[in-house]
Amino acid sequence: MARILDQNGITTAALELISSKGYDGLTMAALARSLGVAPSALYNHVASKDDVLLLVEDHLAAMVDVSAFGVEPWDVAVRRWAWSYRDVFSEHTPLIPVIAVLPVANAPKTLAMYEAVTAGFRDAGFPEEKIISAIVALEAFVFGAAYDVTAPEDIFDAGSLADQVPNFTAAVDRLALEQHPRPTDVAFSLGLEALIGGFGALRQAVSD
Amino acid sequence: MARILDQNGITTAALELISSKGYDGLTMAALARSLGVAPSALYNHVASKDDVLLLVEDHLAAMVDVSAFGVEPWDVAVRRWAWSYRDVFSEHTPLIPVIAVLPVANAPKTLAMYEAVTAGFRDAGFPEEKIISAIVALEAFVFGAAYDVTAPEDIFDAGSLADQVPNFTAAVDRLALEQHPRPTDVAFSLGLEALIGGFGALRQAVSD
DNA sequence: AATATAAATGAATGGCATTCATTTATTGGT
DNA sequence: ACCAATAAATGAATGCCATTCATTTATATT
Repeated sequence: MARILDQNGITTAALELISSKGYDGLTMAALARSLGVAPSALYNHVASKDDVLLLVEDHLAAMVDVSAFGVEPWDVAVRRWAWSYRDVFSEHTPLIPVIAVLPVANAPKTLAMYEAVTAGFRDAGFPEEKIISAIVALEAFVFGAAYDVTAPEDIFDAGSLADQVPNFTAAVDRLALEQHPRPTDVAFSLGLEALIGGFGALRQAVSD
Repeated sequence: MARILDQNGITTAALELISSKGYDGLTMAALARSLGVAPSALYNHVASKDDVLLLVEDHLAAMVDVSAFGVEPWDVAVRRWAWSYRDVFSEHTPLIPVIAVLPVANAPKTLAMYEAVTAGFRDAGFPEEKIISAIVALEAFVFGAAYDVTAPEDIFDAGSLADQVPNFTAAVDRLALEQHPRPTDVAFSLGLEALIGGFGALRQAVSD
């Protein structure tokens, strides 16, 4: 039959479908329909639906901003990377369970991201035996924070139970008084700056 | 008909099913079978499968250790809470997407956990307007780290792409040399201590 | 005892990812 | 230019899933 499909086209179609219908709308049938093809045809190019999610994930990894590593100071680079990483995946939280278990060998662009970040840490005088651990910790925070972005605004409204949790309710009300544009951004900034501060102290002096 | 079911029994049966067959084995049909009941009978007591997951989540929240708050020093209490929180949910990562979007009003035990933590922060001299943000940040880290626990050991093996990512490969090899029992624990400790250090500096002096 | 209510049943529905035998188009070799 | 081999697409079928609903049955209330 005619060569209609390839992994690139599948990835693009999946991203379009996700952005128009969300992850609930991403079914193998819908994906096939958007490509003008029978669902079973997809299986000549991907092994499973998880495989499609992996393609999408790797595409997104290439959109994460690592450009500051090796250019800007270490803390600035980490900050830019982490915010960008969170922003990209906060629109794609259903991928997070997939990424977390995904061997990097199957995701070349994701691997390229790790390479850039690792090099940035090393060149900034970060002790080599701690680099991966630091990246894993930052990534854990980023993934958790990506979920937080999707939480409803009133997630902390205790409702009828409010009087049973006075300290919590008071703290929630106190935060609301601050009237920040996005509480989720305040929490992310608070945590990220603590991590950058703590990890920054591990670096050796470097001449640059 | 005979009063066989209630939410407590459903929760217990769900937990048993999860521990024996995993989350893939937790289907409404399997749950009903383990209770000696037709699947449709469940819907007299829960609105949906997500409702079952919510019951499970709230049960687990009660297992998280908050006992150190108000007893031990703040940093010790946070450390105990965070490790325990991660350990409990690392066995239940499929719940994380549910929790992240879950209004606390529907989960009384989860709310009780937040109350204990909030009181602990307040009594330790933590500025009230930052308490919720700090908890949210710690929770994000905990959830992300819970996923990391489930990752395969060789997740960072770049395979045939290794020579294209030399810095990354070197850092991965360097970490492996350390021969820690669990790399995931090293990363969690590194991140958690940075967060505790950073947040601890926000506290006001308190007489106790 | 009669009635109302709550709970369990079993059959049916629609959606889902995936498989497979079959057909069709392209490619590479002679 | 033909033929064989291969890659790709088809459509029907499978099995699993959560959920719904009319019906039946047991308990609770008056």
